[in-house]
Amino acid sequence: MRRRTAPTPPAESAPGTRPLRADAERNRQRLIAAARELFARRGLGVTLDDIAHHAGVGVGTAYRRFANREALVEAVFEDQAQALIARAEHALDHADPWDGLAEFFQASARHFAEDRGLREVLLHGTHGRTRMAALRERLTPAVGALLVRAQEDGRLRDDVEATDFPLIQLMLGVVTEHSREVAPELWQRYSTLILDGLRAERAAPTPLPHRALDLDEFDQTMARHHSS
Amino acid sequence: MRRRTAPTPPAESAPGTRPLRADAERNRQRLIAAARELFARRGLGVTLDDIAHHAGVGVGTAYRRFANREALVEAVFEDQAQALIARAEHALDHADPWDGLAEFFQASARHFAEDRGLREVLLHGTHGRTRMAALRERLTPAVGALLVRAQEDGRLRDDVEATDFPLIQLMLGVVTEHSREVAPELWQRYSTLILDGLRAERAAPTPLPHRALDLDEFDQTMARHHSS
DNA sequence: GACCAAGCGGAGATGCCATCTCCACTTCCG
DNA sequence: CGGAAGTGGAGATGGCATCTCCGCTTGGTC
Repeated sequence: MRRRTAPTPPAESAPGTRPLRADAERNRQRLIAAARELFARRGLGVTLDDIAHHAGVGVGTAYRRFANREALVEAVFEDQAQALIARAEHALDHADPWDGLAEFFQASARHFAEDRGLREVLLHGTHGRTRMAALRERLTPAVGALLVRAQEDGRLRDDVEATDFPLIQLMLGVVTEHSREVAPELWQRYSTLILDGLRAERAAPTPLPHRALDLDEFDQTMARHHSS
Repeated sequence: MRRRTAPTPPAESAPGTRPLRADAERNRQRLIAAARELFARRGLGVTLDDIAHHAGVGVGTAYRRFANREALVEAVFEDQAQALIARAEHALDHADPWDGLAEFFQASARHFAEDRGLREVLLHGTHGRTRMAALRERLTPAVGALLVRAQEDGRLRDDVEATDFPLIQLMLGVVTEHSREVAPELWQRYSTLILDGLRAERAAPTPLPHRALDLDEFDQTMARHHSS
């Protein structure tokens, strides 16, 4: 809905509600921007207090504007989710069915790697009974069509299905989660490996685009994190 | 160290400390058993209070016997980790290098799927500066040898390394984590897929041992969970 | 330029939950 | 049977996120 660069600050609210005062609307935008950044970096678990301070407004303002975290999540991710769906639909137009699938696969993985919040919204699904759920449900059939097309072309193994896709992305997400500081692009290594597993057949392995962690990096990776 | 079925209840403690009174030792065993069960089912995050009640003893007893969760974790998992290491070392003796690797790969995945605590101890590594870290460090070279052997035999792709193994297991772990109640063996599907990615070459795909989730199951899977 | 509704900030109330202590009581064992 | 060892569990402690409240500021309107 909202275009990132929309030149129209006001309007947009539900009919019947009067528009926000200019300064309030400005703060609202700041909150969304701050939330976008913190969600991307630290996941949906960040506190509204954090977001408020990062936006340079008081906590009260945050709670006045967004009843709960849900509302803020929707305001932040509606765009990004739509974009991903669009991307899946465009991939169907790719000349080569396998390449269309593979590119979308990698592009999704990149989105999810770069935005922890997006990953949590679409793949962890906790934040459930919202508009986000509806978006997730639009993604699955688009992916399904991509898979079928590549299977009919004979290059994707026959036994994968639409629900496999998000679960595989979920698996890649955990690599990103752990290796974030040490090798933020490590996911590429495993996504290529998995794509090789998805091919109907192949002679040589596809070269992996990222080297393996060495033992030090591995230790650092394993030593991080507890929760999420 | 401790044999599960050891007929000798006492002894074993550090030299210089007198052995525990019989009832105390009994409670200690109960605590370890309860911890083993709860760690396996709900992960290392369970509270000592929970464990104590589950063991049928008071919380005070738990804290008197184990200074912190670490100590309890070690008492519970030393065995299991040793067993996994032994398994890796035995896999080197398998007649077929690839089969030795693949069997160990699947066996590990199964261990990790069936015991969330083990998974967290060996793959999440948070619980860091303990004897567990040392065990993790014994596992890596054993796995490395398995990989090299399969590569020399020409059936494992050349570009995988020892550190890839635990990261892949970590990825499988997240599937188990999410699908636990819906399809606890779903990891088999993805572990087979990944093994197909690890092969140096192949004609047809290996049949996947577990069907994909249907849309309902998928929704349930995604709807669970938040933390840990 | 003055008025007041709208908005602001942020200290602190509230609630939650895990860790760990303490001591009056019970049990073991020599 | 006596004293040392062990027990249990209520509650103290501390951390942490959510959300409220109200005295103060600001925007915009006449």
